[in-house]
Amino acid sequence: VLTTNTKTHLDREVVLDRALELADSEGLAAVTIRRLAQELQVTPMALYWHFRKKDDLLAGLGDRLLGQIETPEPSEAPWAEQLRAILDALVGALRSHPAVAPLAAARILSCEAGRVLTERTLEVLAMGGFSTDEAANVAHRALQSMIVLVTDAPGVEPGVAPGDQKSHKRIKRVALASLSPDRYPRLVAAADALTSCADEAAYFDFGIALLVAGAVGLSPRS
Amino acid sequence: VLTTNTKTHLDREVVLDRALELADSEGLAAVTIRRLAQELQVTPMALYWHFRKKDDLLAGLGDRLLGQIETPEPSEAPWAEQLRAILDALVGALRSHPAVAPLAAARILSCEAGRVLTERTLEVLAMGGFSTDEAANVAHRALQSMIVLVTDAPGVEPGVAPGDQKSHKRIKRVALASLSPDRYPRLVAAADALTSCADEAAYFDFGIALLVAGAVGLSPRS
DNA sequence: ACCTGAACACCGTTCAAGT
DNA sequence: ACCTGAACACCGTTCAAGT
Repeated sequence: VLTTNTKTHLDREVVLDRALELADSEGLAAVTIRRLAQELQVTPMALYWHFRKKDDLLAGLGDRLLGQIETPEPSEAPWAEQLRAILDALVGALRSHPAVAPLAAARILSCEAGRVLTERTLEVLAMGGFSTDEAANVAHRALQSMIVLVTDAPGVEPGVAPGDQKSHKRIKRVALASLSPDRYPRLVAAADALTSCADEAAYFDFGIALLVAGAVGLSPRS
Repeated sequence: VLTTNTKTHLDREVVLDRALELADSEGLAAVTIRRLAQELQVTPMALYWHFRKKDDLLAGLGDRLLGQIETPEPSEAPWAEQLRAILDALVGALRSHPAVAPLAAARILSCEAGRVLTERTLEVLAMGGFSTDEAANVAHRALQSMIVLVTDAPGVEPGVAPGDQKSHKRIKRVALASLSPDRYPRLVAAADALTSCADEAAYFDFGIALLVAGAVGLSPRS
């Protein structure tokens, strides 16, 4: 009376589960209709019953990511602090599946969770004194920045399979370090810092802090 | 005694020229080996004499963009002002071929022009009091931010062919504007601002200003 | 309702062969 | 040195047909 997972019939959620695993282990490029069908022991065309096009499937992946966000409730904290908390929540969700993070960009205004996040961001920026247009602009930049922050985080070279990550980084670092120290003194000195990352948590905190500081700097209330 | 352009023999630069035109007019996705060969009235395999893989061709496109940058010389201006000038130069170059901008990210440390730009950025940030590691971090974020700033600029939805841009935007705007004003008051109010852009120049200035303000905010000298 | 077979129009890439 | 022919292993997608 066990449900064998070889024949539990297909399902939107089952497909997305497998696609997410595939993206995590082999990168987004490995997520193809045909490969996915193979993994699910089904014919490629079967997926077209559940998704109209591949884009719909990818949109589903983006929505999955954004759906994980637990957008912080309004609080009594200063607006900049609330902004930081929102971006923290976003980055936290994106980091759970970095390979899929780029897909979130296009879905942010198209799914429930993304709209809630954006609405709260606009609200917080209004507290900072930004006009509607300015707030929209800052919010857009903020969300996009967090996505690239995760997308090309230390461990994750974009489009490169998880296995080749380390060797890729090493090659880049060596190339930098062996540049002429006369022409590129700072590049050579920063070879390590530019290609790796000592503290991962610090990397994300810094990226978030940079954006919050920018918002504070441009805020009419400062 | 005219050189007919049907039979001037192939050449790395000729291929890149045509690829750039193709990307500009039909998007980066239209740049395929086979399509490019067709445009050049040559067989697909001919391109493999001039480029080892398609990635090399794309790298060439990225280098083209970065090669256009005229990195400002060191000056007596305040460091934040010099940073702004550097980012201005970068954005200016990227905007000449926005479809190709994403390719610049991977090439920034691999081509001459990109290295000069990065070196100067690190130098300017050192003037701002940043440590080597901090400067590397800020520089990385700055350059990546400018790339996405251009990549998803008002007129250019990523991956969408130039023709479908306007209708795409309209659909998004209508979807936003017709949301429940009770649940999403600010989203509805910002529907226009989030999906279009009144002043293009202002859009880029704002994106640059946001980053410079962030750097100023995090600078030990402030 | 849910899936398959067969087919179409695409990709990037290799390798031997032509001039 | 520079290009072609033929072939391979992939893609996404459609459409009629099966159960």
